[in-house]
Amino acid sequence: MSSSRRQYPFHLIEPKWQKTWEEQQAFRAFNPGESVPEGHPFGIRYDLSGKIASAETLPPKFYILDMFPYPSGTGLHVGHPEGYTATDILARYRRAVGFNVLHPMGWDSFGLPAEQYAVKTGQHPRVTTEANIANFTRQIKSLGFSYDWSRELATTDPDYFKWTQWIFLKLYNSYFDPEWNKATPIEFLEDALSEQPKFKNKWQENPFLAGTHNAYVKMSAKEKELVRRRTLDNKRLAYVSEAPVNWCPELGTVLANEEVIDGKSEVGGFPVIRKPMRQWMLRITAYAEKLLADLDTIDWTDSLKEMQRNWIGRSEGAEVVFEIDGTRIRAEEEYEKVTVFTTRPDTLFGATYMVLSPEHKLVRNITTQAQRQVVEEYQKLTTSKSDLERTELAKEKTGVFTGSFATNPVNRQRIPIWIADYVLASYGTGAIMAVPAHDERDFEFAKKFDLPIVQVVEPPAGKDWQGFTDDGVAVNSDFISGLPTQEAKKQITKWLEDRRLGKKTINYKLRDWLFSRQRYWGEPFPIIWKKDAAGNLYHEALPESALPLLPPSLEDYKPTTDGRPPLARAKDWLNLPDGSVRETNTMPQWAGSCWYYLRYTDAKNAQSFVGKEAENYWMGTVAAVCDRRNDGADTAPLQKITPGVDLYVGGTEHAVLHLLYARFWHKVLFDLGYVSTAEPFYKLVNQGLILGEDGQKMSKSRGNVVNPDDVIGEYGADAFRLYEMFMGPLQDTKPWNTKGVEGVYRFLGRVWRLFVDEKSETAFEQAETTAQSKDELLDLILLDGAIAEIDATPAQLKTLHACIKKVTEDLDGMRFNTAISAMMVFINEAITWQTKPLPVMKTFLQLLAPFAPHLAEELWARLHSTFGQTAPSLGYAPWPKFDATLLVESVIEIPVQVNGKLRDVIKVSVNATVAELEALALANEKAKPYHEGKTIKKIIVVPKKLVNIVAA
RNA sequence: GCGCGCGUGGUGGAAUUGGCAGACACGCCAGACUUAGGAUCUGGUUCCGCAAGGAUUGGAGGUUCAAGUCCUCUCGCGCGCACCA
Repeated sequence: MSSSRRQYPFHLIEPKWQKTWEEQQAFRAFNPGESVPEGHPFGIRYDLSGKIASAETLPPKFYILDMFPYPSGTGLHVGHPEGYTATDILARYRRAVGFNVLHPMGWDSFGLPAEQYAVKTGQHPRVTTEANIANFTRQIKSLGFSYDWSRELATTDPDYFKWTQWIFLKLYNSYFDPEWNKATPIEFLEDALSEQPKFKNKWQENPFLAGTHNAYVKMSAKEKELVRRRTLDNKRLAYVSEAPVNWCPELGTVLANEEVIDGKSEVGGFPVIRKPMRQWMLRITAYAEKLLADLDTIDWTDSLKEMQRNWIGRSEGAEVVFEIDGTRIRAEEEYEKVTVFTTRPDTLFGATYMVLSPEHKLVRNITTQAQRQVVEEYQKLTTSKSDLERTELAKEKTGVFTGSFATNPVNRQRIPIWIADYVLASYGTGAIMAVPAHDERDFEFAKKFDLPIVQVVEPPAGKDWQGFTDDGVAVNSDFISGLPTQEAKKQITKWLEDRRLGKKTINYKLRDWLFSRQRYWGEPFPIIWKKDAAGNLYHEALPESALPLLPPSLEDYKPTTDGRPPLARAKDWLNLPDGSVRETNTMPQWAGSCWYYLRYTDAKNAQSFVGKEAENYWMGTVAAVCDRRNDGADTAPLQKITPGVDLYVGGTEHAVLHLLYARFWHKVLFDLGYVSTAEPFYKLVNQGLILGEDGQKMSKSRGNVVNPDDVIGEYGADAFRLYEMFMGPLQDTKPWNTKGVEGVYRFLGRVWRLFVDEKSETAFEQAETTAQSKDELLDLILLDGAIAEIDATPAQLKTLHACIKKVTEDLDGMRFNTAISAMMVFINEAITWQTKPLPVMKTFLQLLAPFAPHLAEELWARLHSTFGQTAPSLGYAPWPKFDATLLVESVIEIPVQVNGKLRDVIKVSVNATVAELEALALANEKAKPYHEGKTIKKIIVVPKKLVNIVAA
């Protein structure tokens, strides 16, 4: 702690106002149907004091959301308050402008660290989590953010995860209908799979359901029994799959694709291997197209949209069917077939071999006796590799021949079938046609194993055709020869479709979401397992009335090495009286964050995950009437109401995790009619990283971590907030600099001294050394005598209104750093004033209030009381407007250039004509030497901007 | 390798979108007040030059009366994806 003198008594001011705001519930947002307490500042501004609010009487909504934090044991780091300060400034600004602002905070509190701590110490994760939440709450409140704490939520709270489980049941009890192109209650499919459908009239026009029904009724009784459950379970949006998954032995759990980076776990960086396990999956792939297309409807950065597009990985192409030689004995039999996916069907004539992924199910059938041993060895080698090894060793192509051949459908050519691990089982069909001439990987492979390379695309002149992968003109390709690539694709796809040898296909990289974890500290699945008459296990959903399903208490939270979840240890919890058994997996941490923004709109609702009216008001566009304020201000800043969350601010690390998952859940809820919009987050901004003072990423090992508590202790919350915003643009990565904090701290000190009488401050400082109550201490502070109820001079008004204009425009554009510099310019000017007109001083405090709310409130209150006025609530005082006429100069400075070089600056009337400017410039003594004796070719005059004399 | 973004003083960053480059702040220098200054206030501070003047937005070209801003090439940095057929 530095021993330097305090710039102003923030240590008294800040706790005082935080307490006042909390007692007043000053920043509580009101839903339609809620009653606004008598005397609440929001109610006073909108004439709702003591009344019941309604969608008609409330001002337009503005929903400003922060990505809620995981309450870790280490507390807040300086990155958290960066986004929180930005949103808080905007929340306060929007309140002043005239919106009903929803600005909530909560806790993404399920997570691994609390569980790992429990494994080590035996302390229940809930105890750890609650302690961490308490610490985070203290830290966040010490920054004076205007959150509506009445809406606080935690994903670990049973009242919350009850509804997370409820949404899971909705996923479980829905399927994606291909005809209606949306999530649909599974009752429809169940109905179609029954003898006498009850609501056939609702779906008989749906070819998918009608077809399912027609096929079903033709089946035998025994078939029906088998098909019914299997069909339903295979169509659910939440389904069970037995497939190779990402198993992380170190963490003792499986992970989603999105949580594996370069073959290692995103959390901890531990190796991940492929292991076949029975797991719950969510059918996010059904939404691939909507998740992609709807990116065009939202206001996110291009880079973020691009990340999501890449992750979804849409590619258009064709599936082509190849027959395998020697797989029929008699002529009337069908050949065994392999389907490949290609984005370049136009190169089919150049397919000289075929490659299956080592895991492809046909490999066993087609491998010849002679090749069996090498093929099996290769398969073994592949499976033993972790994903990490597989990608690391990918530099050199490997593979083996199966001994079999396929027939190229376009030219009946016999081509060898290989297996190689450069073909992935999980993408496309797990098999490719290899066109070595026009695909880099195939080219490499063909060269290594000496396979034929045939040119079928002619590149533009001057380029080598070998390994040419771009568009060109088809050659050596029979009926498509001579066609440019795009046209050739169309023609050959049509040719294949006509002969049923292939079809146009769209493929996605996106995989279904692996949704179960072998952990303790997560939401238990509301699912039980039963056995049918034949002894086969099947699953069933718990009824909604059984929610929330709480996890059992355990002695030992340790994950297991065999993938059996820790919940399986709780025998009493596990086994139900009727012989059925509970699902023991838990949901991933992402589950709770998929819908928390919805819960905030109606956080205490016990009947429903969110009330319809509340959801519709905050997330919908229904209340799109902007002209509803009674303060007489014009409605220009009130843009059209946006669908969903108006502004969402958080880190970029969630680009393909939380943000993709939440969009998916939201779309399901939208399809099922539970929410009003197709997209949850209309505008999204990623705050940039804050680096250490040394320009490196902050980390304990580097010893460059800045603790917010220390900064607040030394400079105060207002200075901390201001510095976080003054560092640079919100979106940029930027280094921390403690000297910079001192800079904005000095600025706040100058603001203080602009308002406060110097002598009284000396008295205050002396009194501070003796023990007195804090409130009395602050009362020793008197206002500067120069502040008076007098008219402002034109110069003062101009300074003020230039500041209003800049701060307002910069807030609208989220340019906080330049808004602050505009206020610094104002203060640097105002500090020289002999007189300080009261209205000017008040207005400045309104501009400062969103940024440094404690200091602004203190001076605002003091200013009013000194002049015997009652202070209206600063947070709800209408935002000042600038008067453009006050900013107009009568005399302006105009640069005079000769051949584009500045030679002088002249003062002219703002109304100077082009001719006058020209004459003044030509007569200018400083410019003369540069054009005298030369021919003046022309004179560029831009009124109010500059004059440029072009001479040669 | 592919995609996206960014390069401005000693430092963080400004620049109404083509019109006085360097706002604001840090740092540094000088001065005032002071027992003192790590408080405060005043002045200075892109570089070269005593000056006149010249140069200057990673580098090289181009368009334009005029370029940090637009175009082409190039170098460097950051982020994302990465055998996705």
